[in-house]
Amino acid sequence: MGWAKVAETVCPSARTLAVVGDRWTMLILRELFLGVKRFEEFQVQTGMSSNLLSTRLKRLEADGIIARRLYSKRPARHEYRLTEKGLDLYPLMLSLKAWGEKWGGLKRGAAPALSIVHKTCGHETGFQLRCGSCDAPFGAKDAVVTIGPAFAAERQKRRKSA
Amino acid sequence: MGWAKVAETVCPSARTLAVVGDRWTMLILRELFLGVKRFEEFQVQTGMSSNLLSTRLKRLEADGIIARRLYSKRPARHEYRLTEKGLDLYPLMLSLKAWGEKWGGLKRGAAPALSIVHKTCGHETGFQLRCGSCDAPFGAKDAVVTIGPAFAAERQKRRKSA
DNA sequence: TGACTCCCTTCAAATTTTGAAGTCACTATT
DNA sequence: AATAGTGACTTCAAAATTTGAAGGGAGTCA
Repeated sequence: MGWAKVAETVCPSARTLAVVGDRWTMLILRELFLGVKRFEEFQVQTGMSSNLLSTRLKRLEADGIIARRLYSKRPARHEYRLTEKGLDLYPLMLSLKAWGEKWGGLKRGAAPALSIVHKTCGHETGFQLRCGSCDAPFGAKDAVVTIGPAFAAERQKRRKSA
Repeated sequence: MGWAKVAETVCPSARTLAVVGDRWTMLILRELFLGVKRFEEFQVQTGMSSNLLSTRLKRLEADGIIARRLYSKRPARHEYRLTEKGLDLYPLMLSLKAWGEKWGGLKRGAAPALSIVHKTCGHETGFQLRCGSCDAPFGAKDAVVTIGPAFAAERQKRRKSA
């Protein structure tokens, strides 16, 4: 069975992907971060079919990323909002945005589709990746990745049983 | 046609998703960032079928995210490596990792699957999101999103034609 | 010569997605 | 009181994609 298997890894990135790594789910998340809360609006803005939206929302809820909240009793109407777990996907969303702005082939100099203003300082903010230790901005080339023992064992096993 | 349509938006996040937002592609990217360069190894470590891997690699190459390089002339053998455009997906990968570590349901206190050491300072580094303007760390709740005119128009149109 | 490796391709079967249509429980309008 | 409308779905067949197994070709190694 496709993705259940992938979720069993110790690799945290793969585990994240197993939960939110599908395009529709990510588009729903974008909408959530834009403040959309209702079924109809998700459907219109993502262009996905309603049955898929329905199952995706259920999955997100089951995974604790969104919560349904009754906003009207009669008729019963729900809205969907991000939980804390969901809100923590913010850096992921910002990095999608940042890459898309740089490499997505949009017209240079066009007004940005989205602007993000930092409440505290009042300025438009971008996204900066900093070393948690020395504070310097860094990129892929400035770091070395090491695979830990558990993950290494898992990889070795895959290699053997192939 | 599914995703071609999504790629036409002015939303940079959706454009990113249209290029790399599928689970297999993301898993391939993980492998690339781990230093894997060969077809076989991608296949073994991701568990995907070879025909899919083949088409995904072609797509990534066509999109300029990876480049093939001949590493042996006879027999002709290629390796795949990230281009600059591909390397720029690093923050995205790190945010997948960070979220997975926090919310992926891995055992607390277990040795991390991956460790990332900053070459310059020699310390293990995490991931910090900082305001590009005032330098303070921030999260979803510390910022306000505003939809720009082009994107707003696009959204309005979708609402109408639904 | 025969076994093996790497990098794929082909193809049918299984699964998922799309797209359209329908449902249900109400509210608002005429 | 009948008609239309809204929000949130569900159902279902047709289309597209993915899986899984098998095969192939170009060369190396024993």
